[in-house]
Amino acid sequence: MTKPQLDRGAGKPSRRERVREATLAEIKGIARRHLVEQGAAGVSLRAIAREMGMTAPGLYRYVSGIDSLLVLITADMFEELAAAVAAADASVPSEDTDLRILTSLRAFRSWAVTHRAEFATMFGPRVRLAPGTDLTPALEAGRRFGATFYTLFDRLLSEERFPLPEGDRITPGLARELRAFADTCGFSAPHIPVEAIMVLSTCWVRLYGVVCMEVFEHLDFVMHDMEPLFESELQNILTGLGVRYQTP
Amino acid sequence: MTKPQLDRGAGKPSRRERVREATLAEIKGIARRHLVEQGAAGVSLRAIAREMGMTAPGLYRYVSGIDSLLVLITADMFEELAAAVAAADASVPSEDTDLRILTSLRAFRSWAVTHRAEFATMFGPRVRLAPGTDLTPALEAGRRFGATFYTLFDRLLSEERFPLPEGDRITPGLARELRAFADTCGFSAPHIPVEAIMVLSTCWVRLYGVVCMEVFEHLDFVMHDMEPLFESELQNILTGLGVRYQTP
DNA sequence: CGCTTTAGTGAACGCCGTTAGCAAACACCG
DNA sequence: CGGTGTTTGCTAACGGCGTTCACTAAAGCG
Repeated sequence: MTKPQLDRGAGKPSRRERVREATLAEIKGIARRHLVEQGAAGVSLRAIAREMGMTAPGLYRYVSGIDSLLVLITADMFEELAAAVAAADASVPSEDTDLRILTSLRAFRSWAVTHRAEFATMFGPRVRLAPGTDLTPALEAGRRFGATFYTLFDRLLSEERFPLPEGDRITPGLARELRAFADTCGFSAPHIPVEAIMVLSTCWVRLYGVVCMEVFEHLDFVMHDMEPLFESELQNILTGLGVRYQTP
Repeated sequence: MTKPQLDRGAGKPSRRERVREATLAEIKGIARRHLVEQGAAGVSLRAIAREMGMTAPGLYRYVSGIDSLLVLITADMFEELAAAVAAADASVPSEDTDLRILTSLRAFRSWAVTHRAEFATMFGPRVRLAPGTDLTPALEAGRRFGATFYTLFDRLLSEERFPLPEGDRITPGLARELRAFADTCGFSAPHIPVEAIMVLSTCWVRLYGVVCMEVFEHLDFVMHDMEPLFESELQNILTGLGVRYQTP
């Protein structure tokens, strides 16, 4: 009687679509757990299928291959990271721009060090994927993640917290690249000068550097706790942006 | 008559040792080429053996497994990178500290972008190696590579080019980590204050950040030529060190 | 009910790392 | 020279992997 009619296109998902979605979610969930427990090399379709009580070829109904599965979960992880940062941002009074920035950046590092395998997949070299793999879903999600920071930075900018560097330090080539960067990221409102994009890029590169160094464990045989170095670098970065730093 | 006697221990390598060494070099050479041509995932004992006209188990006489082979070539690559930087350094007048630093850092980036697969293996997350793999050879070589920069920095330090940051910005925790860092790296001559080590770390992190970002191609869908950004960051870093920057 | 679309299976192919047992080549010694 | 122990490389085999193909069974739908 109340069985679903064919209300495709705009209506609710059919039963089939729901169970299909659930199965896909299960696949991604197990893949994600394997990623965490055994690293990227430990994610395999056969192992996932085995754990689900299926056979590997069955997974091809849901995913077009191991590479595309990895891209899918990478996209999920970007969403998750963005949500974690946004949650931290929302946990402090919205007027306190300084604290919001500080909290967001700390949340970024914090997520990274508690999700090392994920971070390596998202921000490390693409070592597992065959060249030519379609990265669209991950790139899309990455772009959305970036937007989290653009809005914070935009606010900082409109509050005129820091002096922009002199334009003559920006070579024409750099200016062109920065423009391209801003355009593609949807961060090129007309009021944003190229000098500001330059500052943003520099900050991002520095943040990326500390966090990568920590997560990839390239100093861990020599420095056992990287948090102090991160905090110090964070202080440097924020001070340059005219943002008030306070110890955690 | 002139056949080699048993002058083991201190004398020249025996014939056996020489051919053995040559075979190992061939193995590493092919592995390296596969790494460059197909990425880390494309390095396999079977493929190497096939190309050498051998079978895979035969390689186990030379290498204790794929992981240890990867560690070996990683060590080689560190040596090579160190040599490339040293060569660039030696190509400019030794009195001109400013130019030596500038040249060395550019050489680092230059090697990285022309050896992307190698750089990813050396400086990226250890995604291919089973946890627990013995990394000693690579770590050793990495340490020697680091020394290249310490000496340059040490010179800069003794010339008192830049003011050290105030000590009160260095928390006790950070100071402890920095000391550990310097000790393990053999960069802890008594005249080096902890503030200097801090500056060195910061610079290294920033350099690492730009280069990783470029090599891992995390902005390449948005910024097609990263050199201007690198040069800009380089200028920032060097200016902070009191080193004269000049465009390439 | 019958037809179509979908989900999942089993077998197969060709890769991979790694182990064990065995035969040839080699280096050395008397 | 012959004998002996070591080094080298092979074959065979095990288990794991991604992926394709042909096929069955179920679900959805009119």
